[in-house]
Amino acid sequence: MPQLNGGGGDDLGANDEMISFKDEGEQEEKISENVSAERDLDDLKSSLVNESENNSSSSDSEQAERRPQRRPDLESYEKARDYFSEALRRQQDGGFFKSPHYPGYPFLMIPDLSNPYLSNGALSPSARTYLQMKWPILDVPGSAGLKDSRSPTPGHLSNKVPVVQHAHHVHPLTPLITYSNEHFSPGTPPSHLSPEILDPKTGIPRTPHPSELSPYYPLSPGAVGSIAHPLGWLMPQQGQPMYSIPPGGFRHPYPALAMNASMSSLVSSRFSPHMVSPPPHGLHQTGIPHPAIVSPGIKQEPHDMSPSMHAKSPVPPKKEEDKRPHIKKPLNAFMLYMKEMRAKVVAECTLKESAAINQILGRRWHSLSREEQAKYYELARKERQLHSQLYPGWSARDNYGKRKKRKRDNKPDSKPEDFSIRSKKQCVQYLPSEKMCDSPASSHGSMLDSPATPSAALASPAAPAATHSEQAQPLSLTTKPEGRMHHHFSLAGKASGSSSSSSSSSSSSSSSHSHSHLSIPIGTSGSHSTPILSRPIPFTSLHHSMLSPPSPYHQAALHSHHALFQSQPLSLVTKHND
DNA sequence: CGTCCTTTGAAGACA
DNA sequence: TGTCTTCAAAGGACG
Repeated sequence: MPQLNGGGGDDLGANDEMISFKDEGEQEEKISENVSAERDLDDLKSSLVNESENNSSSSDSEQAERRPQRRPDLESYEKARDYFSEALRRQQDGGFFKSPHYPGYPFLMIPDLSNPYLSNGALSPSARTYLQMKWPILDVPGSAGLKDSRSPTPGHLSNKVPVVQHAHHVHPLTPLITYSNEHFSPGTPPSHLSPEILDPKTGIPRTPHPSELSPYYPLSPGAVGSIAHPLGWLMPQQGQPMYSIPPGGFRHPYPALAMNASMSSLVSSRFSPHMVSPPPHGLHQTGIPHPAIVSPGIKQEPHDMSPSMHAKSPVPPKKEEDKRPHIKKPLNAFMLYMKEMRAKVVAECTLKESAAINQILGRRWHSLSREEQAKYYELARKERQLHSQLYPGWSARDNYGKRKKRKRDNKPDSKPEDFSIRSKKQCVQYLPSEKMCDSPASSHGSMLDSPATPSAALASPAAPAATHSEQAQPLSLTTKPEGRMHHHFSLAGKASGSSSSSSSSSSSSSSSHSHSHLSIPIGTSGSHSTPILSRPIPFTSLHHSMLSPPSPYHQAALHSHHALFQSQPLSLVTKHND
């Protein structure tokens, strides 16, 4: 089922997964997001509970009940989200978006995806034009010139698309949408979002004719900058800052959910008030508010703001007069995912703490299929490109030091004993027993799989596999050595493991952790899966890989990760196996 | 009020 | 080149 809308149920097409994971079987369908989420939550909660006090076994039941709502705004978010989801579903059923060639980007087809950076209606004509030009790309993802080297044949992609095991109502790509229009800028035609391309002049949706568009495809620079905008096809009709949000603004992450004209009409009445928000602050040179820009006045980042830090970026997006706004880093794949899914998770559980939520999200991330992750990687890549185009001179370094130093001083000097030092609580705190769940990965997983994860560690939530062993190791509780342990698995290279997060690392270092990995040398399904398979893989992951070998596309996106895998020493295998 | 927590990933800084 | 650190989001918790 190539298309997202999936054939199976309107539930989002997670069917593919269903196929993949027999364990879950059809239940999966029913299970749907809630269940998976609950599962996660259960784990989390129970763990939390247990940890702090074993008081309740009731956690399960507790979570079962959906929290009514936490905050008004949140509520609205949720509603909006649901609403949109519903609309999307309907529309999908209706066949609004008939099968994009590349299943991976079903929603991307929707023009209205807002662009995180360029927002709103302020979109200049040229920008729109640009948008149009880019669309074709979506139509022919495979070939089009995506540098990703994704498979040329859409078909093949479509076949494999496995995807979604945990049913999310929201497509993973929605994060983009997120950026979108939280508010319409005044004067901007409600162009929203229709799958069709809007005529730049008329603003009327029209279906682009390939022939007319293709010529533009390679798009020469100039339209937006010197380089074709990578996200051109994502250009929002109305934008909204993804990064900077007006303090009082409507922050719903999903407001913009991909919608087409019909959808917009549906919701417009409902949300328009919210969507109309004060003009964005950080305007790009072009006058377009950029989400990544945080104007000093707004205070989006409580921490930074010191004038000195403000972007020394050689090429301040804004005029100097504006004081250099703080330009945020582009979001990475996981961040995009988080952004999208957070609300969902939050809505499904009573947990409020972001740390806990993030843990869940982290696990879910690992449980995503490669394709799904690939989408996010791709999105992130585009974001980076876009960001670089918008802020040519910007560098991550500009933001360094803006946030006070975070934890971690764990300098190397700290000995094992030290790690306990950490002022705060241990990692376990949040995810003590996270074991069961879905992703084996999360904790140490990150070390092993993480970067590579995309390919490997995607365990299905349901999958029985790897679970038991690793669980919470008692020690892990105490420790969480901030980190280090990299060495052991440094193979990951700079890969994710690096980050101080290391929580996982600690456990792994002990090696005790054991994922039940299968070190089966399979090669089965995939012609190429080998690299991945060559190393121990969580059962579920394995399953995954077998079903869906890395596609060229995926490889491109994640190729680096693969490399990592390949390089993985066998030692790992031995490690766990015992 | 500021920072921590927590996640992954990207990128800068450093050895 | 490899390792380590920061920051990105988010929002409750904590000092």
